[in-house]
Amino acid sequence: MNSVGPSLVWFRNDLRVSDNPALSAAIDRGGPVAGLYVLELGGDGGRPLGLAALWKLHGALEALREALDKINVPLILKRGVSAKILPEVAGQIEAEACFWNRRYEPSAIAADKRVMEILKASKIDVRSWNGSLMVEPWQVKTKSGGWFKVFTPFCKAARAAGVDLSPIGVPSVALERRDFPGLGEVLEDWRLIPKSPDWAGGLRANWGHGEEAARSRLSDFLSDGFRGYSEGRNFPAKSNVSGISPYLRFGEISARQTRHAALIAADRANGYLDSDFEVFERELYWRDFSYNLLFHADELPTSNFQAKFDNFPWRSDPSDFDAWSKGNTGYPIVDAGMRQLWETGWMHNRVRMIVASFLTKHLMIDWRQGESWFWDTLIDADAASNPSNWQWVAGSGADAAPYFRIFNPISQGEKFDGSAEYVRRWVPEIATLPNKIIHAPWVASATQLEEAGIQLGNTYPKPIVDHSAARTRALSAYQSIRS
DNA sequence: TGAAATGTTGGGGCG
DNA sequence: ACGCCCCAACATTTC
Repeated sequence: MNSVGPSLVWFRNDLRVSDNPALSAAIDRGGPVAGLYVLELGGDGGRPLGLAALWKLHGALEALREALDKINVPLILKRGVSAKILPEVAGQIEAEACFWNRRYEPSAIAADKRVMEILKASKIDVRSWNGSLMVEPWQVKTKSGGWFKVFTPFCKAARAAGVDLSPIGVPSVALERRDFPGLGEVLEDWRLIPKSPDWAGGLRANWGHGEEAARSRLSDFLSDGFRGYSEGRNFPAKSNVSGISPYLRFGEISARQTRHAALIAADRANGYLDSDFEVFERELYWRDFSYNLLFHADELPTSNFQAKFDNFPWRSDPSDFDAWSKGNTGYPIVDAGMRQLWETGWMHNRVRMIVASFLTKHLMIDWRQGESWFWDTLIDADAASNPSNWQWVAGSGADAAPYFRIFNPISQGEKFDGSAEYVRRWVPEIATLPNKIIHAPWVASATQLEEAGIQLGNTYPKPIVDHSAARTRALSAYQSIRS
């Protein structure tokens, strides 16, 4: 009898069992299958993860281990440098094949390539798949063979690329189970979960882990918030956003699965949700677009995409940055967003744009500082989307919002949180102010403040900058770098 | 996936 | 009836 030897599946940003091409291919080989996750140290897999993301990772790995166990696949955990760990583990389990789903950050691509060469030298069958994006960067090209730097034509070309976007299903159960006791490390030893102090209470209260949690979040959105998504997604107090980004981050659900579920939901409504689907799908393509940028411009997380911003007179102001990050700017919509982020590890997209605009324009603080804060505090912090979207807001990015598009935090609040439900939820100390002035507490009369129990500068900050003066200052700074 | 300044239009009050 | 002013509503331009 000709028996099939073990396969190794290297998990990275694809911590799920369904729609996982690498895992399915390994199981379909026959023979025993082992999963491996490497917590990469030394930056060989790319950027070291932020604290909130590590919290998410812990939960996602626990859920993955459980899901894999049901299909007879053990999960091995290791810390170290992938180019060392992969050959080591492959040797220990006597793997004949090693499969994974691709990554797209240039540093991770380089790391994967090294691993691939080493394994292939040991006669191991190494193969990779697309488990993350709807279209991979090289699948979308301009007519002249270049890569897109503008979203709209990118999206159009991606949609027209004819890529099969249907998710593959759940894999079958591995016929032969083989465990490798003592080979891996213990997840708890990695200490990804904060103990003292335990700052993760708000995260736990808002987010689950694993494929089931992801699917349930998505189906809640599709049944309750999908209708009206294209407009309602701008209003942070409404439940018209999916909240699926934390699950997309480590691939607890795939973009293909997300799109597919939305497509089904839209069809069920007999076409009523066409535009909602279109806009929702567009957001998924923004994610692909960001990876397209990062793939081609590896400096994206650290360097201005537009070189002229290298001369921008950013201010260094630790005290302003501190007020921003802690939600103490005195602008309620900004403070609400920053507090939601701190408490839940997530922020509504409209508010992300407002707070990012405020940091880079009103405070004129370098987008990289804001990007780092988001990287550390967001549980959906994404290697491509985070820097790409920060550069978009700052005006330094590809296809960016023009720098002079400066959000007015007062009118944005009035327009998108008119009933102030969002601001009251996150800035309770001003909750009793009437809707008309709650987005600009400093215009309240002495009587109104007293009635609301507010002492500006004491119970709630005075605005740290004057909107109009800050706007003028930012515009003239922008003038100074125009060619 | 802005905001503010500036320009234009048209209705209504009024002498 | 007419010109004039005011101003809201809307459109355009500029940052």
